Amino acid sequence: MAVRLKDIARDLGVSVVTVSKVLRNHEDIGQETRDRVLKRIKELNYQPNLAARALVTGRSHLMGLIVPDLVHAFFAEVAKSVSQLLRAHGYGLVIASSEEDPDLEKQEIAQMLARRLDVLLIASSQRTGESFRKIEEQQRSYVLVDRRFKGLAANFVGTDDLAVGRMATEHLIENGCRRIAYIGGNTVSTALDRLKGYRSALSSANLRVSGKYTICRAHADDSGDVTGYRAAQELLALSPRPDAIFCNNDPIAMGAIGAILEANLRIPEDISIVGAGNVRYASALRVPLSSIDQDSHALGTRAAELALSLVQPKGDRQPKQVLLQPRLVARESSLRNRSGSLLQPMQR
Amino acid sequence: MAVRLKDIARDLGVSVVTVSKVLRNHEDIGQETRDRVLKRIKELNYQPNLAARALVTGRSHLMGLIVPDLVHAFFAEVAKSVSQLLRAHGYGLVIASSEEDPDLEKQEIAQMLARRLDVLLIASSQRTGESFRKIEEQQRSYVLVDRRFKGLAANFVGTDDLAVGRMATEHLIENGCRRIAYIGGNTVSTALDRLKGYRSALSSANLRVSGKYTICRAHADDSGDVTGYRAAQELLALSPRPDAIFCNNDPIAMGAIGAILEANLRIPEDISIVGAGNVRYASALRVPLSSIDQDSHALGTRAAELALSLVQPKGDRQPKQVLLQPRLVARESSLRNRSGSLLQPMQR
DNA sequence: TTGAAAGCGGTACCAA
DNA sequence: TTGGTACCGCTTTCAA
Repeated sequence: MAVRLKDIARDLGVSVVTVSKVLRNHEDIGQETRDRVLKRIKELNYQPNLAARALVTGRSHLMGLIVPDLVHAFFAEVAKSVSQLLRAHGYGLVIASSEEDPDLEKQEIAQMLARRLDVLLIASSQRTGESFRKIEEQQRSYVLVDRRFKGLAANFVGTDDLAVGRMATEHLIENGCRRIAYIGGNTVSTALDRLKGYRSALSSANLRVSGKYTICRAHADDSGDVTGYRAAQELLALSPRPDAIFCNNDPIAMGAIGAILEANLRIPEDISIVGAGNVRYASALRVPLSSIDQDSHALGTRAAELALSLVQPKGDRQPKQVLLQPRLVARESSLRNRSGSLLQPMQR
Repeated sequence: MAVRLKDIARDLGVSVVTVSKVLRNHEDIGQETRDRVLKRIKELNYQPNLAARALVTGRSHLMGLIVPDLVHAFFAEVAKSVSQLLRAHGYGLVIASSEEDPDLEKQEIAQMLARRLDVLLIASSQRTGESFRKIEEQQRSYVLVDRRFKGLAANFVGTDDLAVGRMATEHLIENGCRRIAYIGGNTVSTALDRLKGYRSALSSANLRVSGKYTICRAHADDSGDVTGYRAAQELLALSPRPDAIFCNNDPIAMGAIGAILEANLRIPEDISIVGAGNVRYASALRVPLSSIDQDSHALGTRAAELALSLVQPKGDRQPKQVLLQPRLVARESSLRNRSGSLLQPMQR
């Protein structure tokens, strides 16, 4: 059926070893033999069976990526850039979505380990880093992406989330907001750190940090728009009403915007909004959304680079942490007292 | 390092064959032996090496999915539901994004074939079905998703795109539009069929089909928002100006909306818009977007089911076509003479 | 420079 | 009910 090394060897009257060596550019093959083999490989459109190669070499040339939600544009962007860089280095990528469910994520990790994927890249929804110690016990390598765990010294590529929270909050303060609320999660490191940054910015500006204004929801990423919608409704019922909301991510911000407009309030005049992630369509939303950009492309690229370094035998085994700096992209949802409604219309 | 069948067999004083059979629930193993083996498997947390199994059985239990753009929410949704169903059946999914580039797509197909993925699911960006005949020559199975090819009788799961075009156009006509333009592509079947549906609806309503109002761009999906933005600008310069635009997909519609608002025109009063795909955030856009829903979830599920049927030995080899019916979701961007601005605020 | 033999970790077949 | 043997397609080692 499919062409094998054996077939080529037989055709040419050489051994399979010779063909195998030509295939992998070994030095010790004569030019003439090499040419004959290459010619035949072309003719038959031979493609090595990577499963067989994986079995003997112990490396599948396949990596795994688990994200909480593939439809969330931020993770889709990360997945895309990881995939691109890996492919450029001859690696394929198995992608799975955990739906923000820790148990499902564990199952997927187990599957990927069984498949002998060379490295796992995981934006984890677990509460603790326990599962990852198990991976380590099996001597398998992995990279945490975007989210990490306290006390787990693992390879990690993510954003400086303290800075994210601080940056968003400071921006809102600079634009005249004083009663700034937060909507986010309370389980994953990104949400916790952003919350911390938010609080620290408030304190620095001598603004009161009020528990009433802090809404933490477990599923802050999955269907974030619904979460944001409901949470914003709660905030609107408060007195005094907040005059700004920092949302843990853009889907939450979208939901919040929906709730606010539905209550016939204006954005940003009555309530300003800042999200995070700066998804592709943030500028096209009902109210163009200010967001803290996390450079999803760089995040994916750096994560893939780190993963590739782990399969290099020379590399040292010290876990490496990469922290990217976020960047504010201000749009209409947070810019008070400015000109028109079409600031930066096509900016991403 | 990792536990192997051999290790368990040695520990228990049985043969590897016995252990292997227990693992796969063969009938012909004594209850006592079976229990001992299962116990040991648990103890050692044994996980079969799927690469080895793949080599001997010839099935990798891995499928491949190639989409034009993973960040396009429509394809992300399809990918998610494909992945979910396959995982439930013990299959992993390798995902690649072709960036709407036919050559890149060919490379990815070659890679996946070399990896011996059991079935390939492809939303193809090719101009012709040529590459797929090659896959067939290699006796490998594949499923076309969303897009198909004239004259290629292949397994296919997609939308009735003629109906998409007709439905969108008829809706615009019913809402009082008379000079309806189209922005889309001219290479893939979805765009061509929707264009055909658009024309047929115009003709049925005795409206003139004008070439001026038809803008076809090669990259109608990849960065569709930029495409839509530019194309809409061209349309706005025409005289008489169109009073509606049917956009081949939602990203294009988003770009078009940007251009229209920038020109200080109103939607839907001056120009109505309908997109297609009904992406998750369509209702949260600057102008809540009317869209033809393609039920991406069902699309992915049906495609995965079809793919699974191909690895069942019993199944007949007749290529099967599944055509899903689209559904109009009308929102503010096309509803003239109606009440407020907040119709169906959170609808998806 | 070339190739014979062994083996990666499983499964299939058939005999015991 | 159990297991010996061959083999999947490739790489590694080492001798010729």
